[in-house]
Amino acid sequence: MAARRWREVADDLLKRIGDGDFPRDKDGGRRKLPPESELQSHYETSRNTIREALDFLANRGHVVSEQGKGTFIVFRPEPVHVTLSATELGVGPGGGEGQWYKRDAAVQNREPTSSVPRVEIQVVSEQLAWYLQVEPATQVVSRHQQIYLDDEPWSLQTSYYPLDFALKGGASKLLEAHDIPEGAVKYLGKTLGYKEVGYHDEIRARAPDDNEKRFFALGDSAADVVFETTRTAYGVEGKAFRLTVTVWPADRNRLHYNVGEVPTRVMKAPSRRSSRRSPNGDEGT
Amino acid sequence: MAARRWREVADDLLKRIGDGDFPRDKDGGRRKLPPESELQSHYETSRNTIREALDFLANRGHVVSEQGKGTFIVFRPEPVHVTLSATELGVGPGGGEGQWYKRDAAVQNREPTSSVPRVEIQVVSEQLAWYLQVEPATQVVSRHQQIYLDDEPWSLQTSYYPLDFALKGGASKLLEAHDIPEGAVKYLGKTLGYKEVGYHDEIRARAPDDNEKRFFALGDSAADVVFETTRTAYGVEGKAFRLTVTVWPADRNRLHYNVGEVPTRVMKAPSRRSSRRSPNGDEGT
DNA sequence: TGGGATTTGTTCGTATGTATG
DNA sequence: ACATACATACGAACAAATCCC
Repeated sequence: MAARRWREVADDLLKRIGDGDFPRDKDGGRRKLPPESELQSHYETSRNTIREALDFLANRGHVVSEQGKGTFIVFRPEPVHVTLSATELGVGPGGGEGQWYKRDAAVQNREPTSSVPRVEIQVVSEQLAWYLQVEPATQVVSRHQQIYLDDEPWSLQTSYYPLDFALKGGASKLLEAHDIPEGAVKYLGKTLGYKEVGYHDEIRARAPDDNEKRFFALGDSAADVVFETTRTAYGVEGKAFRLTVTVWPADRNRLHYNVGEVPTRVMKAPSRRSSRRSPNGDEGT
Repeated sequence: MAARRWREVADDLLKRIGDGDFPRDKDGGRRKLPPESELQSHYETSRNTIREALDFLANRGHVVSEQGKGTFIVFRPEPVHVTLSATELGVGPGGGEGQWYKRDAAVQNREPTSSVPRVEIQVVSEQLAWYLQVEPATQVVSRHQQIYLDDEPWSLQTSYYPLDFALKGGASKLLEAHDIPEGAVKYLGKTLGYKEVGYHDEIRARAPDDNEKRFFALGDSAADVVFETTRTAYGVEGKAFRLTVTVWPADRNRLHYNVGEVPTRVMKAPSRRSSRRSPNGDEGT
């Protein structure tokens, strides 16, 4: 034995998935694999071997099994292209020219909506303190929102402001659990005289935590990855006045930055369909 | 039965990993878990249940099992912070000030080296053609390199140039399997008169393919993720003249962008140690 | 509404293969 | 050649969620 029979089964199933075998569950439902018992007889192997093949495909993000229901083929939507450098600051010809961007992130032909902010007072972590240029034990206002794109979960966003902005500075709206209609940056400019002259972004990619899994409907597969972007906004004299952490599922998002002069067609509609091919083929051993 | 015994075992093992139980294999080697047979008697369960717990930890990227050797705790190195906006173009106070940046990516206190380029003539994919502004069937020069940081595998990089640059334009060095000492962009400026006035970056995060797994020593776990950045360089009149695809493991890299005026201390040494805490805790159901 | 059938999840037992030292 | 240790494979039983009549 021991000739990796489970891998043969998995590879064959993957081929059949690609070929479009396996019909939809009900009308319009997800595509569904035959039950394990049927696969067992089809491949003439034990149920455990079938399950190893299915586990493998599940870890790769191709299928998902649900107790009592069956094993389903995972549908991955077309990615959304998000431009993170399209703010008013953007130098170059594209800066400030039209309505096709929002403040922090620009998408095309989609409608972002957001939940009511959940406002909390927190003590900053070490990392946030460093970015915000405050003492390690300082209190900050955190404003957390769930962002939807065309009513689908799209990102989780938390902004942090020094608590003094609201208490001593007069920017009391920061403590209210409402959207700030004119935008928080503009509001801080009005009340505190802050003017954003630059920002710094840090980008991570990692596996989602349990909250993120729930909100984005992600699983444990290697394809279930999130971006975590941390943006620090700076005013004159290098004063940090806002920090925003945003989490977005990597399978349905691509991030974009434009620096200097970039053709407007690229700025406005970055990237075509992603023709899947490995860019770095090192065939040699 | 069926009370998720394997999960209890996995959670306990994870706690013990965090507590620093489990000694090193040999002196200075990796930390090693006891063999499955020992865990089996320790937890008073079957070997299969132990294996399910270990499979779970392996999928999460905490351990790796090797046939004939044992099961080892995975060591994740401190991440490297890479600044992708620190080129000569970079406006703001940090632009062009010192030696702390290289052309496309800046890192601190580390020594990047690269392999001899592997040069190929290829027909562009649909996506590359769109970015490079060439016809779908055009031939391009691809120059592929493996980049090391302090002699550790760090990134895989492939640059594409229209073949005409080398054939009709006189930039024949593009076809030679040597490094271009002065840098490809400067070389194209000298020979073809190209001047980079801007660039566009697209960022993906995904599971590594087999080549990338081999080069970076990655596995199948959900923690084994790579960034794929696609940079298109533009000259005057929006002419694209280079496209570079770079792949880097996400567990040991953080990407950074600076836009506008950013304090130099942030530009030079972005981010402190990543105090692990979820930024978006939605404790509610 | 209920209850049986379906289907995946969990756990155990056992045997053998394969890589390492 | 032998012991150790993980990998693969088969068989079996029961649990838990869902489906369907």
